[in-house]
Amino acid sequence: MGPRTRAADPVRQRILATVDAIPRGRVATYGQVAREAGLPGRARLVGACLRDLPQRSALPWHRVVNAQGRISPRPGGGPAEQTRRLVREGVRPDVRGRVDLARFRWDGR
DNA sequence: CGGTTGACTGTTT
DNA sequence: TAAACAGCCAACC
Repeated sequence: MGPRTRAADPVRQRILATVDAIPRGRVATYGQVAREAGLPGRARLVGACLRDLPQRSALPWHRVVNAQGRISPRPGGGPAEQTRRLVREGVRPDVRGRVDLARFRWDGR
């Protein structure tokens, strides 16, 4: 494990801990998770952390959506699985593929 | 060291 | 409402 990796770990841990705090049936945006983790403006870093997670992770990675309420597109079956998991807990994207943030956004408290 | 990438976002067309 | 744009910055190459 190199020095750079070691330095980045606490940041990663804060991000993942924040994701882990999103309750069932709610969602948070990437930017929201970043701010909540004390890293304002680093939404893309949140995405990178989630990308590195194994899909079978115990973390509720599926509760993170983009600022438009959409499931961020990426290669592979991730988006479909994310939609499945959200629907299963009562968070259903509308016909345009958007989660109603006014209703489902986690208030962070 | 410099250039590119990207699970992003707010502003402007 | 949606697309384009600009700003962002760690991670990679």
